[in-house]
Amino acid sequence: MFDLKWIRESPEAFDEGLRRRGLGPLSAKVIALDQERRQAVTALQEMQARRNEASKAIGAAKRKGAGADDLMAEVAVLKDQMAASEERQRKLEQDLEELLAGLPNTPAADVPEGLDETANREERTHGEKPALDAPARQHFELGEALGLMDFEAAAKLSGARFVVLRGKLARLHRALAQFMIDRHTEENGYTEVNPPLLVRDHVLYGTSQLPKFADQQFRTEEGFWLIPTSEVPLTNLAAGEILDEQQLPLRMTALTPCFRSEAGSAGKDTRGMLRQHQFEKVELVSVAHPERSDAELERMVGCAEGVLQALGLHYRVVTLSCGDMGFAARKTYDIEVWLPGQDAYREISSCSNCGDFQARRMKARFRPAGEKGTRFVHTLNGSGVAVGRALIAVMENYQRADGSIEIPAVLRPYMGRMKVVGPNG
RNA sequence: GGAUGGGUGGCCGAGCGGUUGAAGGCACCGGUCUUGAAAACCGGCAGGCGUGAGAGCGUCUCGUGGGUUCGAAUCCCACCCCAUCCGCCA
Repeated sequence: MFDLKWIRESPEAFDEGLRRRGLGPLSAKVIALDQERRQAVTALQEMQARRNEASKAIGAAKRKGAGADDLMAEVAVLKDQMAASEERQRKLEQDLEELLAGLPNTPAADVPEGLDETANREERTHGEKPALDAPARQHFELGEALGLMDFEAAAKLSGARFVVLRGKLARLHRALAQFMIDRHTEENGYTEVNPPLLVRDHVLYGTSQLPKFADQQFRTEEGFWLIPTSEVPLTNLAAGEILDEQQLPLRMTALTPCFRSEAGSAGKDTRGMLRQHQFEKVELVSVAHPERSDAELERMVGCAEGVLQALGLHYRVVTLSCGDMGFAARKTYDIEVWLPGQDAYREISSCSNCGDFQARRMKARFRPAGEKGTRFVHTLNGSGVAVGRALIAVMENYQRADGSIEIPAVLRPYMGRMKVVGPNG
């Protein structure tokens, strides 16, 4: 959501932001609507002022026992006019709200120009592709051969885009999740949160999945939404709050299932468990001071990278181009892990600074020390990291010629007595 | 699912038709006092919108929307949400 004052004051910046997102200019339309709205507001307020004045006079007259028929007649006329004026104001405000709620955040200055992933900028790589002693196989080939990854069973239960993990592979998946959340709480200073997975409309609106992306979400008959990521409940913990400046930054992490309808991605990544209706993710969320959110984003990516480094996985960090970023983001780093079986880098984490875009929607503010009033916080979210995809990465990078999977050293404390993930686990 | 009670400022909490944007307390900020701190005392302290160069002025907001009234936080209706008890249940 945008600040109308800002659009009024710098329409060129607003239109430039839209242009970089691949959208046409809208400042003229917004400003015209806003101007009309302000006229309506002013007109209404003048009538209200006159009504209040007259009401006081009527009260005074009645206390004295005098009549006030003239004034009462005037108020009666004003009331009719006010009703029309209120209606007009409401309509204009609603139009404006609808227009603005459907617009994506404007990109930060250093975000690469471009409308898709081909314009993304590689920032750095870490590690190297593993030297495997046999041709690399994909995770589903490995998992199915081991008898521990079962898409047919999942289809029987739930259809496409679900998976059943069994035995040691299920354990490895759980180990990865535990390892990540322990790391973020014990070393990176995030507070673990176990949030609801079902949330209400306004919560999804706050993080901006609504109104535009309703078709990407699952909804219960009772009207709850299944969270597509724990960014949604975690960020909304700040909704409606006025925090003290010294409380910032709030750093939260959660391990939760995530649910996505994947509408519109038919035919994409259909094999394996890369793209599922349900997956687990360790999320990082920061609610930060506006002047420190850029630094907070760097720190957050570092925390996500730390997970991959500890797992000994090769990856690269890219800055998403203007058009490739999510709706609410002003800047996004993706971490793409190397998948030998796919012979490609694939997204395993996405870390975004949303600036005050979400904060405005959910009215998350703080009180700056020594200043009057309140300011909107900045919100950031990042995967730290996607558990299912981390499992894929470990499987493909740690596969051995016999089809078994070596367990990365940092995960061994989480794996009981298991040394490898082998057949009939 | 059944039955009650309730939603007021950053927080707690009074108000139950007119001068109440809202007592009181806490928190916070400034000051006095103190070697320093605490305590005590004095003062300040809601947010949004509009308007103005500015001091300011106006207006809206007591869950949301509608109604009654010259006038509503206060009365009426609808909806949303929360709490408690009972039932069911991991």
